[in-house]
Amino acid sequence: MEHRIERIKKQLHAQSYKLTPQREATVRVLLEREEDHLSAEDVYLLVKEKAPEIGLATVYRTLELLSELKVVDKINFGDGVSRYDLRKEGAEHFHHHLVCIECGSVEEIVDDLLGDVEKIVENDWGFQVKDHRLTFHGVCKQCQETAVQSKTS
Amino acid sequence: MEHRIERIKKQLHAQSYKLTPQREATVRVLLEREEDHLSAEDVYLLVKEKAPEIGLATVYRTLELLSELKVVDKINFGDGVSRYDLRKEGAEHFHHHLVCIECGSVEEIVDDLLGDVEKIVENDWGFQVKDHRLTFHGVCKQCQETAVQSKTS
DNA sequence: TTCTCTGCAAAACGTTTGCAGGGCG
DNA sequence: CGCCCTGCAAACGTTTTGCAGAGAA
Repeated sequence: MEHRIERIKKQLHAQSYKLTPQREATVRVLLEREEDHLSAEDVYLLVKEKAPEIGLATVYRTLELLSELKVVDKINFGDGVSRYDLRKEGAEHFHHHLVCIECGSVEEIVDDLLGDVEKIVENDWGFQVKDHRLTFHGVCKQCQETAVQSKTS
Repeated sequence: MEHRIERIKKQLHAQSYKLTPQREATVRVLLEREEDHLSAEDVYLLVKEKAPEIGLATVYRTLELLSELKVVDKINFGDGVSRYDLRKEGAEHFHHHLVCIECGSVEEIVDDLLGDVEKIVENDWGFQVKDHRLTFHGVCKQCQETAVQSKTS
């Protein structure tokens, strides 16, 4: 945890940005809730618990900054809010998401499933891939089981 | 073109919706600019050229309706606007996008590249896939060539 | 000092909604 | 009549911005 903060601090310094207390508090929230795909508002409320004087605009500016530095990925599941996802440490590939249309849960896939697909895109379309976004919408394991149970009961 | 309008008309009727003049004008714009990934505002301005009395809200309501009927796909490239993409006639699989980070152009991939990946997700995660969104961000062929030219000149 | 960063409030943006009226069965 | 649909304007929720001040180098 601490060394990840250190690492981000260095990334900021490398571009002459500072890790201010507000920025650090924001980063800590993202680290603590790494699995949660928080919206800016979510982050704001959590940061406010530790540092009540922080402003929403600062959170937005921090998330924007972290996004530019590729410390976080800004993702969008189509519900009108941007969500912010810490990049896995040292991960070269981006992670994908399984969004359940029943319960709204979001699962992460860390495996890189797109190696072959990227090669096809580069070879057949001459498109140089820098980043990708892949989201599956469907029914998660739990909801499938729940559906079966309610049928048999 | 006309038979595609007919088809959509039938889809609407099947759910007891009407193809009003405003809806038809909207659909025509989508058909004419099929390659263009228009935002609601874009559609509105284009429809207004033919039917100046139309309101923006009607365009939104129509796009929403067409989206529910799966006539169009609502997509989001992360720039804060929803875009609307006519579904290819008879296409069972959804299409993917190549977004150029240099010039902003959007290319479509109609091939279904994700068959194998979906199987992995279903088998390994027990997740029942209903839909997917795949977007690559990178540099398109033209921009790569332009970059090479400006280096050699 | 100079420069970055912050908090607040206001503004901007895309989108949705309430409502009164229109059109058609 | 009843019902669906429309246009307008207002409202909404998210995100951005202007600005004056705080704080560090």
